[in-house]
Amino acid sequence: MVRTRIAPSPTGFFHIGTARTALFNYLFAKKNNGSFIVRIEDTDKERSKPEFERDILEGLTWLGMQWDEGPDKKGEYGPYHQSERFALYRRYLEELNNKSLLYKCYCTKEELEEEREMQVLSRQPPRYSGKCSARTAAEQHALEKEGRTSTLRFRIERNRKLTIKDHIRGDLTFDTDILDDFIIAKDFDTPLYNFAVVIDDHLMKISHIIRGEEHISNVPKQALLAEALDFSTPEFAHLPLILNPDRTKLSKRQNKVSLLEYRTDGYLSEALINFMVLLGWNPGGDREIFTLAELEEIFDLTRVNKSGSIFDTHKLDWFNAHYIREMDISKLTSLCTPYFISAGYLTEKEASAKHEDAKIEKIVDLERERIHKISEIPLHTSYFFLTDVEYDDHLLLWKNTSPQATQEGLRIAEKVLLSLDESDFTASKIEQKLKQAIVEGKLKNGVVLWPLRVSLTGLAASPSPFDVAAILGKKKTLERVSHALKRISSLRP
RNA sequence: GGCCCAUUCGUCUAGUGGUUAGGACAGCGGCUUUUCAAGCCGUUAACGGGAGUUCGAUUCUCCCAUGGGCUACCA
Repeated sequence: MVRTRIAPSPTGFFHIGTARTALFNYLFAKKNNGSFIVRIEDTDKERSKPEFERDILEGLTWLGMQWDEGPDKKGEYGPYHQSERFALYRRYLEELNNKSLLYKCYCTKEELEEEREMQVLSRQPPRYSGKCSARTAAEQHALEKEGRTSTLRFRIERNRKLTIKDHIRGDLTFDTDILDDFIIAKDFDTPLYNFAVVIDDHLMKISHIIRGEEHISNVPKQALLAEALDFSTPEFAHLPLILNPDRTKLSKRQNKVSLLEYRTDGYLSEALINFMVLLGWNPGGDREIFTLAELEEIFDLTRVNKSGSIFDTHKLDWFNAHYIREMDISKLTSLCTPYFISAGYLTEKEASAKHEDAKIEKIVDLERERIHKISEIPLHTSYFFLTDVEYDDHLLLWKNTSPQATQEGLRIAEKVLLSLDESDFTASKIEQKLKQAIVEGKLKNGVVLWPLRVSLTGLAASPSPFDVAAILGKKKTLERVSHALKRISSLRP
């Protein structure tokens, strides 16, 4: 039975890197008919915050990664907050203690820091000296009387070579001599990451630990701990890192790093999923577009590569634009509406009115192919539908066309538009009639169509005048045309 | 400093002991066109370096270089 987990610590917003790790865990579980578990690693009481946990869960939900067990979903192996599992950890801490694999260390942070500095200075590997490893009870008592507090260190077996299989990297080998007796708990009731994670992965029967490469150095520590407790070692797969453009680990200094920030920015979860899965993995062929459901069928760990990949938003934008064009129009419209509202082009009330809704849908459908993010929808591209237009009079002139010729062209457009019934005021009908008139008048398209388009949109770049006119409706279209006509006549030849 | 990891176009990547080293994004050019976008077509661009193995290495081995991760009473 495959069981994978994502084990974020709620000490910050849901990070893109965590999301990618979650995705690989999720896909691997789904592909193998296994379970995907969310465990909140909140042993650090100082830094863990409930709002971060909410952010993480919301991010996972937004991406569509439904978890089988987790903090809000009862499962056989709960609770799923480490903070609720302290009694469990205590039991194993005591077991280690009984086996004499644990000892109290009375060194202060300052002392340890000093020791480390000395070692680095003398080019030694920085390791704990083991000073407290053989304290007698009397010594301990004396130190405590001094007012010193202690931490719990795990006794490492020296001079051993460990080989751990990694699904992505092959065999990883470690020499226990480079390890020191690391601190696994502040006291019997306050476990630390490297200890708690081993207990939980065992108790929750996690079969595959898929996580970032930054954890490779934790592998020997955790393997030794598991061995000491007679746990079987799970399978490992260490994912390559996601990088900044300068090839350092993805950080908020250089990138937006909070997942949900991408949502507010106008990215679609489909695009993020598709983009992220291709960072360090590929299915082998030339195909690049995949839905989550498809990935659940084809994902495999053996095709994950070993080197880090840069988070390049150009490609993300391309995926996003692709999914914007593909998306169901009513779904897309509902995603776009809040942006119209916050840009001030719509009130909440208007947005929920039936006829407005139909209009917004048409606008969205027209503009979708020229935006990369849904947040761009009201910006510069479509305000002319919802507000009056403003433009420089000279913009009405196409290439070298004179004001007179432009005026004539626009009058033809006006005449055609006027002749159309309200019911015939559709994009295709308008196009057909206008082009017919252009041919009959032996004119160039641009002489008529350019000024028409500018009069309706006020922009040098916009959708076609046929589409715009149809959405604007006959009345408003003609208003704008006659307004433009007036402005042309004020132009000097 | 120590330990570990990585290295194919600018970016994401495919790939093989003999290939015109393939695709995608970005870039550039063109077609289409009233403009923008989309679409289509084309194009620039890569095997980090040095030894070795071999008839032949981008591919296998070693060394070097470069880059990165870790080196907490964080996770």
